[in-house]
Amino acid sequence: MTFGPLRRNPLVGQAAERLRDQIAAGRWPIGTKLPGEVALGRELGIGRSTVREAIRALAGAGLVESRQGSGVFVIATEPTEDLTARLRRASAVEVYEVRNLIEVRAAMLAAERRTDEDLAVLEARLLARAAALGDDEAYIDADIAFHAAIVAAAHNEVLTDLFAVFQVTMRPGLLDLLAAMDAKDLRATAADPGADAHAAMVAAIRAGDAAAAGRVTEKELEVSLRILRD
Amino acid sequence: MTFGPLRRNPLVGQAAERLRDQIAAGRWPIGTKLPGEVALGRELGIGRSTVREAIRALAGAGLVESRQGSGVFVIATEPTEDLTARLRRASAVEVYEVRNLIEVRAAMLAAERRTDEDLAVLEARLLARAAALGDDEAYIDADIAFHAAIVAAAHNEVLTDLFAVFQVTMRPGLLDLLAAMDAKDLRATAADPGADAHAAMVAAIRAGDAAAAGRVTEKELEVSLRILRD
DNA sequence: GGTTAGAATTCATCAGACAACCTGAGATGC
DNA sequence: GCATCTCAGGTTGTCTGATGAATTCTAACC
Repeated sequence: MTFGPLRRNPLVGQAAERLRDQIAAGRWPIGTKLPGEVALGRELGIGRSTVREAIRALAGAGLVESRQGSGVFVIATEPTEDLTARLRRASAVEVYEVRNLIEVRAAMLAAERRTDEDLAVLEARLLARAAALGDDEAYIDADIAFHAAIVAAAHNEVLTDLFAVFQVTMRPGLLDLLAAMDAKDLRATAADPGADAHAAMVAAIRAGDAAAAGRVTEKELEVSLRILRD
Repeated sequence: MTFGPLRRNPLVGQAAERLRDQIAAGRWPIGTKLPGEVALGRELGIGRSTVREAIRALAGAGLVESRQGSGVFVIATEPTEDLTARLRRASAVEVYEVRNLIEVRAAMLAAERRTDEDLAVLEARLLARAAALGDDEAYIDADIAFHAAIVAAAHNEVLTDLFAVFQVTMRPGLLDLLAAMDAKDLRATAADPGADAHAAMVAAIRAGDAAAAGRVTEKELEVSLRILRD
């Protein structure tokens, strides 16, 4: 591996990327020390200040840590990938499948834990969902809000937050799914798809029947997952 | 809000933190431009190079973006919190509950999708788990590996990755849980807790019986969740 | 073998200089 | 009046050099 001088703008970004790639490729494992600023400057063909700035960028990304008098040490070999990025590089089927299994279990917990306030929110969102028919974006957002209310009724904040990440990431794909259903003539012109199933979900949660809530929710979600698979 | 000169070491870190706090507090909303380097230097009582390094750190963290000739612009008001950090600030019960519901559903999928190779891995890890008895850390790691194999047999990579984050985050807590079980004398001296249940999980997956796999897994996981709640 | 002091190494900060880029205002041409 | 061009001022990008602060290493001493 050789290093030519860096001569493209901006140099700091290029140097940071070069170093990041080297770290990710294992040249400097976690715990090891980068060459000193002066040596790196020689190696990369850039000034010491530029090296320092590049190292600051890596430090800001959590990859290295500077210790005055000692050196710059690698503390991570790659930036932690956040869940949103992970979901974005996954197949839609996989994402949808995980989202669904989360909601099925959440619906069961919701049946056990729902409050009167949860029920009021669910009913309101069921109505809002029906009212949004005809406007795809509004409909998707109303649907998202409805399902979020189901998961929120499980009263587990980790679950709620996790589900929210899935929902936000999936939103563009949901619009595509709606288009796919149109293309397959799976939506009657004026019918709210899954309206009965959604009402049944709310009814099971109201009744505190976890098994029914899980069953109804699973059945409803399987419909859209099947379309996605085709 | 006033700014005294910064005179503590290291200045770059302090300046970056000061700016980060200001951004998070809404002084510069997304899309807006920070004051110029020279102005910031005056404001913070530090040199321009130090300002630049602080800004590089913020850029590395994804909060700002530099445009030569224009200025430095805020592109995010707070670092995205990764899932690990989110789990770390949640209650153990909530985390455990979500982890469990993921695994229950994963076990059901595993029963439908397991390959011969999956089964071989499961058997091997079941044995390794039993063999690790007597060494708490080794036992926990063997247990983690066993459950990871269950989820892996569902053949959904998002699920596998998601579950892995939960496992890694929960590992310290699992050691505590083991200690709690000891304190409550819930572990017979030589018995492998849950050995029968774990074997039953593998058997249900081998048999391709999703309902049984889900039931057995849920029952087993409920045991430890209950201890956590007490 | 343990301790101490000094040298060497390395990062931290500042100042200054020049280059490259962007933006906005004013002038010019059609 | 509108479109285009030019220029000045502002801003970031990069480099050099100097000094200070912190850590590590080495040699001398007890």
